[in-house]
Formats: sequence, C-alpha cells, structure tokens
Amino acid sequence: MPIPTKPPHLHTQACTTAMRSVRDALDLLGGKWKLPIILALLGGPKRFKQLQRDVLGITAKMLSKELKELEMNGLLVRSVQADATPVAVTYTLQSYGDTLFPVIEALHDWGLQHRNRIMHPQVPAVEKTAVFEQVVAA
Amino acid sequence: MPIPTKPPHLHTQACTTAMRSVRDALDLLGGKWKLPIILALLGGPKRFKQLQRDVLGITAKMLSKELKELEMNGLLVRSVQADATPVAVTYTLQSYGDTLFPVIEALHDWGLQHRNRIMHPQVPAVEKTAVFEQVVAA
DNA sequence: CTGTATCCATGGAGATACTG
DNA sequence: CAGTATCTCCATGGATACAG
Repeated sequence: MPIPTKPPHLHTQACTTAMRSVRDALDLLGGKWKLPIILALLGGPKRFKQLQRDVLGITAKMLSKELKELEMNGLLVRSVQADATPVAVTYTLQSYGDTLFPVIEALHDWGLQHRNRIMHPQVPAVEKTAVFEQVVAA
Repeated sequence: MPIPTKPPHLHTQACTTAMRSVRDALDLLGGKWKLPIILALLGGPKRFKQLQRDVLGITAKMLSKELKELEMNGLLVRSVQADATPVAVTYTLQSYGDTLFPVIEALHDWGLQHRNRIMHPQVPAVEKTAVFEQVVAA
C-alpha cells in the first residue's frame, strides 16, 4: 500500500520515500508548459516550430528546455532529418507517455469536481469542530 | 470522457477546459509544501507550531500562506480557542481531503514505476522512429 | 503561541539578438 | 528551420524582526 493512512509525528523513511514518488510525478507534470506540450504531441509527431505555434505563448527557450526534460524522462523522442534542408527535427511522443493517462485522468476528475464544489458551495458542515481535548503545550 | 485522445491542431475550448481541471488539481498539490502539510495533518488536528515542527524546514510565513490556501479550498478548517491563553489555533483536515487520495495514489504509483524505469533502463526501443513523410513546411 | 511585516537573495521566465 | 546566448524583470521564498 502506497500512502500510509496514519503517519507518525516525525517523518519516517517510508513516508518520505512515498512522498518522493508523488513529487517525481508532480514535478514532471507540473509547471506551465509540460501538459500543453504533451497534449500537442498527442496529435502525432511535430516539428519544433509547429510545436511553438501549437503551444500558445511559449518561447523557443522554454520549449527547448521542456522538450529536453520530457526526452530525458523517456516520454518523447527527438529525431533529426539531417538530409533535409534546412535540417528538420521532429518530436514524437512515446507509448510510454500513455502511462500518464490514469494520472492525468485522476487529476482531471478531481479538478473538475473541485471546481464545481467551489463554484456551488454546500452547507459548510465542519467536521471534528473547534475544540479538541489534548492540546499539547509547545 | 475527460481527456480527448486526439486533439485538433489548435486549442479547442474542450481542450483548454479539460486542461484547466488538470491544472487546478496540479496547482493545489504542487509546490514545495502542500503535500507535507496534508500528510502531517493526516495524523489528526495540529496546532500551528506543531505543524511547523512536523513539516521540516518550513517558515512561519510559508506555513501561514499554505494553510490559508488549503482552507480556502475546503481541505482543512482553522479553529481558534480564544479562551486558552495564549490563544490556541488548530488545523483539522476535512474528510473532503480524502477525495484527494485517488489522485495522490495515481501520482505515487506512476512516480514509483517511473523511478524504477529510469534507474533500470530497458532496451531503448524507439517507436515511430525518425523520418515520417508529410513534413509540413513552415 | 500565532502569526504579520519587511528586507533581500535567488531563480525562473520573457524579450531580443544571434548562430549553424 | 532549430535552437542558443544574454539581458533583464519580477515573483517566490528565506531570514529576521516585530505584533496581538
């Protein structure tokens, strides 16, 4: 079982290890551009300039940097057609990228219901309210 | 169905709307401190100072700011015991926070397998390799 | 104890110009 | 086309001092 339900007070090794996995995924998907790039490449292989057109607002610097990271993580492959003139570079999403779908879907589902919840507030039933006995002095 | 499998070239409304949900979730979970705070509160309600001790390295400023955000999102409740002296404030995770578990679990599972994959590289079977015909000039 | 206010260092990201 | 190099701006976050 991945996430312990009742972690002890101090950070245990198991706790930090589990968190590291979550953070790995979060860091890969996080940031402003990773998702748009991945989505743009779902439509098939694209060249650098085409990507920059599809991912609205991204600069060449950022696109280059983000593509490198995604490539290092095995999510896409960079291939060069040196014979073409001028040289053509295409970026192709790997099938490994599909393994991200359950993650993205989980994020999407939660985000969607959360937005609904925030927009249409319920009765604010607060749980385990206010005072609880053992207030540890500190 | 949340995420379209084959988005068109340009960003459609459906595409950006779906992405907004993902980003909502990503933004809430992202950052350096959100996860550690949530995890720390899984063990039960805690006071400000106790949280600062449990979440290693966080400053009062950051803790205060992050707690506000989590409260605004309905994930926790801030309650004040004004009668106590000095005043005591406790933060309690709401059961709504449990809805994040599938998300965190998905992130965790992917992050774990990804780290294994990165650490123990497979045969680098590149798909849809290199050259593909219709190179759109631009 | 529970924060807030202020100052300040750092890094991330945009704009621009340039190279192969 | 496919990037890289520089410069600069600004938001984020740490440190510290202070307040209720």
